[in-house]
Amino acid sequence: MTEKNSVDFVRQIILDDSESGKHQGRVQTRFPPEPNGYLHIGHAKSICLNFGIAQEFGGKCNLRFDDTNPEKEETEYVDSIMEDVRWLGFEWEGEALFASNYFDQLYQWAVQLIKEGKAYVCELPAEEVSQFRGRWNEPGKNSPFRDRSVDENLELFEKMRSGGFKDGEATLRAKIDMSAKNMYLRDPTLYRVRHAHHHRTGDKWCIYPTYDYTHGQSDSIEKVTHSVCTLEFENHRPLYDWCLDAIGIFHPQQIEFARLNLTHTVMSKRKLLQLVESGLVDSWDDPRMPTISGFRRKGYTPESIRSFCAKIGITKTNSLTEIGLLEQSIREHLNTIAPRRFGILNPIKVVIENYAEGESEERDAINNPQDPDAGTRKIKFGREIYIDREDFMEDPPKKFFRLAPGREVRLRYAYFLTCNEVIKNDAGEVIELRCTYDPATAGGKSPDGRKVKATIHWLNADDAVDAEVRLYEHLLSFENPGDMEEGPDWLKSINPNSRTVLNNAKVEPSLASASVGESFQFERMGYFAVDMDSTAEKLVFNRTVTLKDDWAKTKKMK
RNA sequence: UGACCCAUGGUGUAAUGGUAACACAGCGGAUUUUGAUUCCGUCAUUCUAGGUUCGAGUCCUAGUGGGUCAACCA
Repeated sequence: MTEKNSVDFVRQIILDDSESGKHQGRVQTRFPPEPNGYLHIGHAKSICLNFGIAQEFGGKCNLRFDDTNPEKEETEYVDSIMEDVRWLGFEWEGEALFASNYFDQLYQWAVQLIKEGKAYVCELPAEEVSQFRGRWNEPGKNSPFRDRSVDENLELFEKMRSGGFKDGEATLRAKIDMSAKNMYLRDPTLYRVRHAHHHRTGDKWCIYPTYDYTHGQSDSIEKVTHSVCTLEFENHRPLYDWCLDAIGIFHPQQIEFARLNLTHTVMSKRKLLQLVESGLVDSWDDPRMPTISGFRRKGYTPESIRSFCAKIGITKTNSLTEIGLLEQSIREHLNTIAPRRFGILNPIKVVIENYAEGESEERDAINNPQDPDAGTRKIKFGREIYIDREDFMEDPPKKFFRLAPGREVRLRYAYFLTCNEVIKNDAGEVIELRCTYDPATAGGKSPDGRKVKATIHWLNADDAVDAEVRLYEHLLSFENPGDMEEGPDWLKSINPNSRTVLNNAKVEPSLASASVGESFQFERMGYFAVDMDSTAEKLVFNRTVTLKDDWAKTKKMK
């Protein structure tokens, strides 16, 4: 690996600030999720950035839940988010923080703004607020409540706080400029009335601050130096700055970067929620989901996700990253650490006619060619074995090198095998192959220098263990998620083959004791991880990712 | 229709006014008891037009294309 001496633009800003002595060289960031859903791979990008910066600059990074909307937020999400951040390999300093911790302070600052004539209570209904806001090319109109006296505002704000208004009857608004080019500066809402139970503060409040009024002040309270967020908040920055300056407190710098988009993947939390609620996926951690917990369950490692995040970089350019880059990242990691095993996804029985009935032997197999320390294991070999249906063709095309009638292949670590006869059922399906082996080729070596074009994996029939194997494909049929239909019909874009369950798979006996989450390479088939549905009676594997497969490519071209 | 932001191979990024590079993908080959891994080779890039400069991917202006914004969501 070559040392990369360039840094992304966010780190460049921080580097410049450090060198110029801004904040006395102190660096502090935060990761601010709203607890209204599970974290996804896009959040991983932000987590790696924020926590990564803190590590690199000897600063700290807070985990702060942006929990200002009680109707959507739940403790379940808080718990899953903390678990996912830790699983990714990051730890925040001290307790996890909540914007709701600052509700009292935020309220006091709101009172201060009222006293200074910078905020007022508006009783316009939401619809009219919107109309009064104007359009992009035409200025808005002042609210009729804009010029209330400080005392009246104070009184009404207290009435909001104490439950004197119903939901939607009043808001506290900043008094800025109804003709500002930036819509967020046209007297934005600071507080709204919501008689709702909050997951942390319970029923203490019936007014809740908005994101724009909360985020910057929370950053300020925590003494965050660099508040990194995604591009869609770019237009909010003038308001972020206005609030801090109007109140007159420590002023962090907001910096925006482009969020992650992946091919064949939906990333919006709203859509992911719909997938869960519609039952199109089983849960937030369904291995088809682009959530951190989904990838974890599918067999991704934290290292692979961090390495992916390092590769995609940080910019302000809207981009669409190929999901293949993520898949390659997990292959790279698993290749170095995953023990090799034999697994047969779709078995065909093979009877080796010249192998003595009732006899068996053990063959040595290498556990991981990338890691000599991983050693070897024994695999039982006998007269009846299974091979994968994909490794046999009765009428093979030109470039198919595997087993076919009259053809010889190598059984990996065992013997050369020749197919003599194909047995079919009434439906014409191949159900068994009658073969012979060459005893002189023990270990798969031919003393006469004879070559075979393919080596296939196999499993001894009488002690192979049954398993369920779940194969996954892209969740979304569309490559570009932007191309799919708007509205509820977008659910039709879900790939109907996103999951295939194989009930008849066979694996090595040693796998019976594998524990949930363990990863293996089933040789020639891909990487597989033990699913949490696995029991002593029934092993369940998720395919994490296929191996790169040139044969699959040429097959497709044909 | 206004404001703000963005624009480098197919994709993602680097080049900090001085030889346009890296990764992934693709293609070809070598090695291989995994059609994997590894290795080698190869294809292909500065949106357009002006300007500043000895010199522009980089700075300026305009255009074009894309994104965001008219929630009491974040």
